[in-house]
Amino acid sequence: MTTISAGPDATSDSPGVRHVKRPTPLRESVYEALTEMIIDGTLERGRHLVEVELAGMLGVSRQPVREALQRLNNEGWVDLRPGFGAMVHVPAEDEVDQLLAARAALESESARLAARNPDKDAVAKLKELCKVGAGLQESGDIDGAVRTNAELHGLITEMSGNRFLVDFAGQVDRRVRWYYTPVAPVRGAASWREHTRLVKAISDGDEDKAAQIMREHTEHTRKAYHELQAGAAPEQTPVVEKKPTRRRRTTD
Amino acid sequence: MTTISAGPDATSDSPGVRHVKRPTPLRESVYEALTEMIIDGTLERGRHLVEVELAGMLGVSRQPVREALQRLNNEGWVDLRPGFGAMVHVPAEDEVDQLLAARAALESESARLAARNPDKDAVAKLKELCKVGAGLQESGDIDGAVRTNAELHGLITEMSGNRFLVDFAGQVDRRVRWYYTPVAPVRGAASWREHTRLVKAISDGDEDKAAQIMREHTEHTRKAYHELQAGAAPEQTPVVEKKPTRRRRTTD
DNA sequence: AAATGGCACTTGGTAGACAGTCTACCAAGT
DNA sequence: ACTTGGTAGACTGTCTACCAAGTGCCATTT
Repeated sequence: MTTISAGPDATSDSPGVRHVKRPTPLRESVYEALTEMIIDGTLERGRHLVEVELAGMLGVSRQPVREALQRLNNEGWVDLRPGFGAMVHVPAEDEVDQLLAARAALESESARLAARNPDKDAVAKLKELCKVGAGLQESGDIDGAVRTNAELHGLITEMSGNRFLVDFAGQVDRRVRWYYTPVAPVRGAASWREHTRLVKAISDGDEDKAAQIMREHTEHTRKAYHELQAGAAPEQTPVVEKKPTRRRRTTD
Repeated sequence: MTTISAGPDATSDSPGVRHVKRPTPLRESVYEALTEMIIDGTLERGRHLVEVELAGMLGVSRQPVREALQRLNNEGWVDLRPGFGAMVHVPAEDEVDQLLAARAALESESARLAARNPDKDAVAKLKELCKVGAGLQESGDIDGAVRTNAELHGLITEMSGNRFLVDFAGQVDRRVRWYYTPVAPVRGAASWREHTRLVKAISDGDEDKAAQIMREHTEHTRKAYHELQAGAAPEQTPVVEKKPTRRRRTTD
């Protein structure tokens, strides 16, 4: 949930203890709501986010919104300009590359560690996810396939048993998901074949192979993104053009 | 500075433009102050941090303190318990391992990318840092050596040209520095020899070698930490034992 | 057409208030 | 001796109101 800390819900205390749901702080809900709105495009890239506006929109006061915005800023979803406000982040062209490079490092290491300790149940779940994902892909449910993809990658990082890899890879994955969804349709089928090979390597405990497949997998994703980009957007698409619709001064 | 975003101070605009220093937001200063106090031990592990107390201590109001605390929570320096407050994080025993495993992945990838594009000036700076660091180590200035070590690692990640690696590795490094400082004395000399070899590999543009040396380097650090730990604390050292010293019921 | 001045808007920070919750403690009951 | 119930204090989470300072835009002036 948080970035690094040992999330209180991630801790598996002695089996049998079930913490009752603690009332989620508003800032958390606001944070979730905003990321969701950014990912699904309700809040377009470059859009000017005004605290009171969001507060009204979500039915809370400025405070939780501020706190959520700062977290969003820290994680790169929005850019905070002092004295002006927050803008939904507009990705630079080289950003996806860097994101995927980081992901390659994080997740290939995760895959290696997962293969080093291939828990039976987890591997079964992986196989299940592969099957489901390929099915969704084939049936054209792109959104579902992307979500399943995220779930699979998430599970693999968790199998690494490394809290930090989980957190970092989680952040990166969510960002990738934001940029990547339009690419998924073309990339899909091959991607799921690779997943299947990857799961096999993990299940066999073949560290090097698992790490390498994951690395290549990410690399293929990167290539697919670029090909699509080159083909689809030869003309500059100006994403940012949301003039804040200033009110006239005189009339009202 | 922040976690992922393109830090506004990291941007090197067209040469010649010199942004006047903008008054740093208070929350930033508070954040810095608190991490410093945590690292140097002024705020002991497990200590309960009270907002108004810190606010008074730093001469600001609650709000900036809250914002700083939330960031500290996101980055794992403190644990925030809803309705109760923040406690300075108490590291689990396996945490250093996980931290160093993550660091191995992040920095060995960084070293690889740095070697792929070994900027002349940066390499010169690296060599300089190696010399300085070894000197400090020899002269017994541990604090300085640790700082120089951080600087060297930081520069290498920056040479990767990958904003995300820089951010993540930066976070991890700061955390490592927190746990690691007591280990530095014993580890020092060998560490700086490895640095020298690493810099040579980068300067030669030998990707694989650079990545591997960095990985082994981190692994050695991990081993050193464990040896020290095993030697210095054979008896369980309960860091958190603030049993509330239950008062006897009868006598007083 | 470009510089200038002014204005509206937004954030950053402060202060105070209040409900909900967490902890500790105490007392009575079993 | 152990559990239960109750009480009190402390602290957070959230809201409201407010002010100073900074930012960007517009209209006017040059």
